[in-house]
Amino acid sequence: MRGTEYGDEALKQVMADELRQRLIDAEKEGRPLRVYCGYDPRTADLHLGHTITMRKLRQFQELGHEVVFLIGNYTSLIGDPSDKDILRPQLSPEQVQENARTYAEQAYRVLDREKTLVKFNADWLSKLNFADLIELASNFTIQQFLTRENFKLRWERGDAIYLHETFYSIMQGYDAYAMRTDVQVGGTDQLFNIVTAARKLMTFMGEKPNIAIIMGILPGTDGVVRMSKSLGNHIPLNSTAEDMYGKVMSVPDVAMSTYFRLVTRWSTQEIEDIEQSLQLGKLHPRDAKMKLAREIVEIFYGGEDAKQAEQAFVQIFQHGALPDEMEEFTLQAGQTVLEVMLAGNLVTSKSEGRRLLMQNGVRLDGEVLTDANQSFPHPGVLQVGKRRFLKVV
RNA sequence: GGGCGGUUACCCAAGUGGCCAACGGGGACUGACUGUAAAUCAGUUGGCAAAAGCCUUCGGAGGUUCGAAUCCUUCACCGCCCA
Repeated sequence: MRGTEYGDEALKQVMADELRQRLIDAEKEGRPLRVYCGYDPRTADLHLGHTITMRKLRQFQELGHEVVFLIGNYTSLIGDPSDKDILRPQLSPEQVQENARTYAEQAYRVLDREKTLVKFNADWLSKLNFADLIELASNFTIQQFLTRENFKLRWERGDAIYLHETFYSIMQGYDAYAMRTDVQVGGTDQLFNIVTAARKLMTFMGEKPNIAIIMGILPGTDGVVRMSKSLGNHIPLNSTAEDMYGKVMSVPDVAMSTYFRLVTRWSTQEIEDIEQSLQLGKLHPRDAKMKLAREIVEIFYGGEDAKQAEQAFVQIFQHGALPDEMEEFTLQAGQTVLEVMLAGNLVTSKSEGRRLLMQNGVRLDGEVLTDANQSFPHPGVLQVGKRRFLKVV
């Protein structure tokens, strides 16, 4: 139950108890638990926040249970209203297929490819007819939806709540029923969908309700708001080991322990040890974070790359040295400083370049440059800000 | 179907004929301080230009005016209320 977040101790207890009982029952029946989490194929590039549920699925895999990676290609016709307040445009089937493919590919950095069952919920949802929907929907009241925080807020603000958005929960519940799952994993934003919708619907359909494993939300690099690409505080998976390492290091200390719990492979005991050392002052917060960064990078890039990323980080940021690898730029005769910055993609416009020069944000071999129009002094390493480098030859 | 209101830069949001490239906040970026942490302080945040200045931008299109984000027409999208 590590890293779970029910917002209600009683609920957590009930779920823990149910899970224990279900394990016993499954054991008797000689079968593994069927565990699933659904993913929206709308996004193609994943970030660290997306991997929390995968990490949990992976734990189940390692304990020998059956894991279903569900692609919500049918539910994505609606778009989960759980954390959005605007409708999203519909995707073509081709886009969905492509996204699903890249999604799963990235997910296999956490999940065991061999032991993962990939399913698409259009397989069963597209076969339901109106009569089915009426029957399913009759289990729910408008009031239930209106007490959900996100709908409630929109209601109070006078924003639109579309009727079909309520179908999302019903569809998700039907997924759980269609697959006869024992356990469903999701973020806290899925609490309603999993606990209220799915469990109720499964019971109605004569199945045992699935057990909800509700995971906490990972804050982004700002340490406060949930990680999201559109907020610009995400740590993408498809990046480089160095970039990932650096981004983890830039996460504020206060968010560290959440990261420990949600996105590392460490045991609860290991985490407690680290936190205790931190508290006693035996471990410098920076070193704890370096350990964290290394662990996270290792998960996605392997031990060797993680080690190198760490070394690069120490070199560049702790010793102020230069990165081993830099883009190279061949100086043309007569180019000014500003022209080189633009041509070398260090800035997106001349105005931006001028501003940086004015702010003392540009260095050549450690020496601050301020004159935009001077011809480029000499080959060397051009640095803009803290992390943009260009080797000018 | 009827009445009313909205659409502004990355986001929120002010601006209701010239002083508007557009207040303020958030975010982002740069510098100082650091542990590429937080907090704090200072600055920047459409493009071109050394600068004066010029150009493009306020949902789309057209118009009125010396001059429009601001007025008019029309189209699109959205919200509220009544039915």
